[in-house]
Amino acid sequence: MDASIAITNRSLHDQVVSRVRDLIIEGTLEPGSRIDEAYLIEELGVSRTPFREALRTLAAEGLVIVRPSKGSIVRKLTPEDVFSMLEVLGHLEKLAGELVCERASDKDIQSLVDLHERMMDCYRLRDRMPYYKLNQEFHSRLADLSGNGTLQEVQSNIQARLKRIRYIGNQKPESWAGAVADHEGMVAALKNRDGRRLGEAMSSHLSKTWDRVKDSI
Amino acid sequence: MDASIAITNRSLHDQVVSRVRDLIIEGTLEPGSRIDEAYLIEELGVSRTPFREALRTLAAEGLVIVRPSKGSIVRKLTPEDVFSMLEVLGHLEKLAGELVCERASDKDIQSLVDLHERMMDCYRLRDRMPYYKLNQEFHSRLADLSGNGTLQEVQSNIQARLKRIRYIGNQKPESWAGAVADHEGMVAALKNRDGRRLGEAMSSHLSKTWDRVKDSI
DNA sequence: TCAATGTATTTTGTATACATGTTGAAAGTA
DNA sequence: TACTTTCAACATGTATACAAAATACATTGA
Repeated sequence: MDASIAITNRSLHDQVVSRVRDLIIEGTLEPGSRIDEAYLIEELGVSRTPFREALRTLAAEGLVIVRPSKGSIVRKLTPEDVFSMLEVLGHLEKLAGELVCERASDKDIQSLVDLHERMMDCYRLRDRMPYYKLNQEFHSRLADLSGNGTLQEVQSNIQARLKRIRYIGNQKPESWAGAVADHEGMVAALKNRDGRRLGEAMSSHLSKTWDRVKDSI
Repeated sequence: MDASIAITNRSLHDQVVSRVRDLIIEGTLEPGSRIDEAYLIEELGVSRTPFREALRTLAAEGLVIVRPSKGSIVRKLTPEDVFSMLEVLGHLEKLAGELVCERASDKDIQSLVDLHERMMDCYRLRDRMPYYKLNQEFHSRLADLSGNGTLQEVQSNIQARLKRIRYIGNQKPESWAGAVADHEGMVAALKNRDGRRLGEAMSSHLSKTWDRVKDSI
């Protein structure tokens, strides 16, 4: 009984980081464009110090590029960048799938299945945004439940970088249907704790994601 | 013909980042200890602004933990941290090995073999430090030659975090001999471009590294 | 003596001022 | 006209000043 009353005194740094990260992901700050420091600090109502520290954090996360004396820009992903991220993500989530089947509790696995059911509800209603969010959460939780902190951290970083592109790239109905089919396979393997099969399903899901996404970069 | 005479006008930020990173890796700044801002900026001869920005970068890299209003500390790795890093690294380098066998040029593969030969020279002379450095370079270059930029980036980050521990943990002669044997196997597979075998060799090398290292955490 | 509370000191967070570098437009030259 | 060169406006990098929070310390009362 502590978190409920706790006062959230997040530092300006943290607030700026997550705010700017969102601006990048939702596309308000366009890939490749310069980040207008003066404008944004005015807009956010903070001074340059926490803002610039936030930029350093975002640069280390790979969302922003700081060019010394020439200002910062929103990192623009090349097709090669995206392919390499999906390739790595595929292998990491494959590993995550195997580990979850070995290590996770029945309750945890059930929570993944529940998430999946909710995704399917959204799919039936063609409710894109909540589906998308649940999907992100599914993949994140799978990484969390692997019990491997580093895996979780790297997965979450790469997923954040890809967020925008994956959202854009899943607009065609047949792409969506394909992704849903992949997930059905994943959950079936998960229910049987079939690590090998889940791993393969994750891996192939990610490589199909490349096909679904590559034209919209 | 530019790099040779080019004046290294690296920003203070970059210089501070790499300087402090080295201090952490070589152990001058001890894991778990507080980072004395006032002392270090005095020592480095910079002001707080670039120093604090550098801390944010290092925090995002996972070497430092910034506790709001309570100062920063050098991240201390738990055995779980190290295990999870080696587990991920094992899978990533397995992938790197497979990709190198598919994608790298003969010349690039030869450069890896050459590195290996130089390592063996150092081993015969029991010259620990240069061996260690060549070893790091071998693994880094393998990741580079995979042609996957994300893989390379993540590998280098995890390798940096583990540097200190791996250096300490390889002091027993039998550990060293074991690592050398692993490398012999890796290079043999590499010469034949046997991706599967190289992948397995990388993977098992990393899991043996855990055995060699776990007692010194 | 010990705990509790208030106060001083130190450390950290944020804002602002100053220094340096970059960019681009105007003026000059071929 | 095309091409430099110069210079001013502006953006970025760094230092310092001020504010707020945390910690250490001392004082008081049981």
